[in-house]
Amino acid sequence: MDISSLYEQLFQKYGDLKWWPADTSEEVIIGAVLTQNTSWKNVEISISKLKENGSCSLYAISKMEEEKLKEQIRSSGFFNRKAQVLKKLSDSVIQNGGLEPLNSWKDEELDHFFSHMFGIGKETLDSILLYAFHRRRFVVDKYTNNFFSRIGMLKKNENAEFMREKIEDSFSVYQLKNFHAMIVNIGKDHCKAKPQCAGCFMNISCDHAKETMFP
DNA sequence: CACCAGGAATGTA
DNA sequence: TACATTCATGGT
Repeated sequence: MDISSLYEQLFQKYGDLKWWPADTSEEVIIGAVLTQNTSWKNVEISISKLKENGSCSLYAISKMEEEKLKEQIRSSGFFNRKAQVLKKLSDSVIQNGGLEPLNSWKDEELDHFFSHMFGIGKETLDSILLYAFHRRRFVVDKYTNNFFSRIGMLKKNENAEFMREKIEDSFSVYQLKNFHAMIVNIGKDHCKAKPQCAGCFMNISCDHAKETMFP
């Protein structure tokens, strides 16, 4: 059992989940900010309102009054902060000529650009680089840590960050996208009710996985 | 009624 | 470095 086998077992069950659920890269970025510590259901309400008003774009947000933006993203919670974050982010991107020019930037340049932005932390950065810019990024968030804890590869309060490099070297961009999508799916479907069930679900030995997945 | 959700900034020690 | 607090809505 190695990390590729793990992915294959998950893929056999879940298949292509087509993440991130968004029409455009700009929508990915907006959603990534809005979903910070917030259920995706609440984000969907906000995205719908933005779309209704034709304001689900970085350009529209940069031109919009902040109070108006707060109103539209209210359902996602933390709207004072998130409106400010989205305004600053949109302004910065628009100043660089929009999202298009950024596609030719190097990974490190995108990383530097977004990670120094107010309100963009590690998890949000991972999602933006992987799902909006299609870069080789493994998303390490709470679901990721919960998942690897449950299959016995992480001790309590230990972070999955240490396996980032190996995973990013082992998978394609598409696989990294779907890997995280499947991890989130498992988290939503099983983990809360039955903490031990991820290993059972994948039909693997948790102890065996711990010893052999990342030698 | 309490608790949590696809976090991050800020303050304290 | 390691925690605690704050931000805020909507679902269960």
